[in-house]
Order: sequence, then structure tokens, then C-alpha cells
Amino acid sequence: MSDEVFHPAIEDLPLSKVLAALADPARLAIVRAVAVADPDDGLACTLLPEQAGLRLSKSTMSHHQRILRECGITRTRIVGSRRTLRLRREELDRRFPGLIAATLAAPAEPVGTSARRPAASA
Amino acid sequence: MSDEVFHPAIEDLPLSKVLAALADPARLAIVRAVAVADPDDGLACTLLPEQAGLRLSKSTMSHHQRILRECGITRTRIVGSRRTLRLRREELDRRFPGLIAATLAAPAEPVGTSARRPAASA
DNA sequence: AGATGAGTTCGATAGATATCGAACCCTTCG
DNA sequence: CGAAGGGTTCGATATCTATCGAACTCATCT
Repeated sequence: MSDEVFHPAIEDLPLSKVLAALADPARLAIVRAVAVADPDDGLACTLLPEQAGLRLSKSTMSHHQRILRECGITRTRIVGSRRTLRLRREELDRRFPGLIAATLAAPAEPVGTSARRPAASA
Repeated sequence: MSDEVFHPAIEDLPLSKVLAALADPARLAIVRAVAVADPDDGLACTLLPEQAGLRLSKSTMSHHQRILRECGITRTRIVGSRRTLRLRREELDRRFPGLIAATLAAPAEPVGTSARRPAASA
């Protein structure tokens, strides 16, 4: 279990934190993409823009991945120079039974809905 | 169904909005309190501070109630000079199966955890 | 009518947070 | 070694939002 990056213990996670992490269309898209990936292999971050249908800068993607990780939703594994994401399914199901299932079962929404778009400046 | 206040149609609600509405400890407390109230009578707003264990100003309470209402989670009914809240259970279950159940089943967290406390100024 | 009680609305404030580009760190590959 | 690929971190920016008190509205009660 030697983590190279920080992962919180599931028991420490308040529901509101987890909901807040999920309450962003971009992160929902990421979670959906990770959820359909092979649970053992995980999903390579490189594939996220494509798999999740996101057109965000590298730094913003990194930001979202960090939120998901620090809120206990995903686990990041480092493989050489790249990283893969996987859902912490069992753990989440243990602490918040039904929450992930309900989230994934809900109708998907187009990314961009209700997001904080930064005013597409000149 | 003549509403005196605005209530969105369930079909219009993106998941992220609903999650955002739930992602606040104070609002979670409100939802829990409303959920245990009689579904027909609803919960009188006056009782919220007591039932939900919240010490917030009137205006802040009003704000949270508005968010919950506008995000389709509660329905506000006006009775004379006071109002009651009820969960839009069936509707929510229809659009987001399992979500409310999972939310209510999750371990309750102390209000004040991870909330935006405004610096308790001098 | 006047006072009281229940809530909303407004304006201000402090603190998140979503987004980006630039600079930076590793690992891999030529 | 040097370049390229994959990600993180930093700083800036704009927006959002949780909170409060004060002023207001409407219904009820005396």
C-alpha cells in the first residue's frame, strides 16, 4: 500500500466532502470514465480528455484529479512517467452504501452545464 | 399544484446541481430533519433550528432553504404566515434512483465540518 | 390599529474554487 | 546527454457562495 501520493482513509471522509467532489460536471465525467475502465488496470490519465470528453488544460485536469483523490473517490497509481486512476469502489460502498451506484446510474449531463466558466476572456 | 414559490421540474435538474445542494453540512442536516418528518405534514421551518441542530441566522436559513427548493430537493408550502418543507421523494427517486436513500443512509456528520465559516470576526 | 412573529430580500464581506498559462520535475526515448 | 512526453505546482483571475444584520412584507393576535 505504499502510496506515492496522499490518499485519505475512507473513515475520515465526511459525506459533504464527497458530495462536493462529485458536484462538478467535469469531475462527474471523470468518475464515469474511470468507472467503466478495467478496475485492475485503471484508466490512464492521458486518456481522460478523450474518454471523459473534456477539453480542459493540463493544470485544470490535474486539479480535478487531485480533488477526486483527496476526497477519497479515486486512487492514483504511478507507473513510470504516467499515472492511472481507479475508483475506490469497495471502500466507498462500505462507507456510503449506494452512493456511487446512484451517481453512476443518474442521467449523464453535458459537460459545461452549471460549471464555473471563467468568462472566456478576450 | 399552484405554487406560491418557484419549484423546478425534476427533469430539468442536472445531477451536479443536486449534489451541490447536498454538499453542505447545514443543508444535509436540513434534509435529514425533513426526511424524518411526516411526509404529509412536512416540517415547519420554525422547527428547523431545533430539529436540524442549526444555529444560523434567519437569513442564512432562508438562503439554504431556497437552494434546496431551487435544486428540486424540497417543496415549500405556505400556510398562513409560515411555511413547511417536505422532501420531493418520489420525484427524486424517479430521476436519481437511490441517491436520496444513499444520502440519508450515510453517517451523519457534525454541522460545522468542512463548512464555509465566515471567520467568526471580531 | 398596532404589535408580534415568520420569512424574504438586500448589501456587504470573507473565503472557496474553477480555470488558465508558465515554470518546473521526472521518466523515457533518440 | 538532450529532447520530448506526462504531470504537478504556482500565481493570477473571475466567479460563486456561506454568512450576517438590517430593512422589508405579510399574516396573525391583542
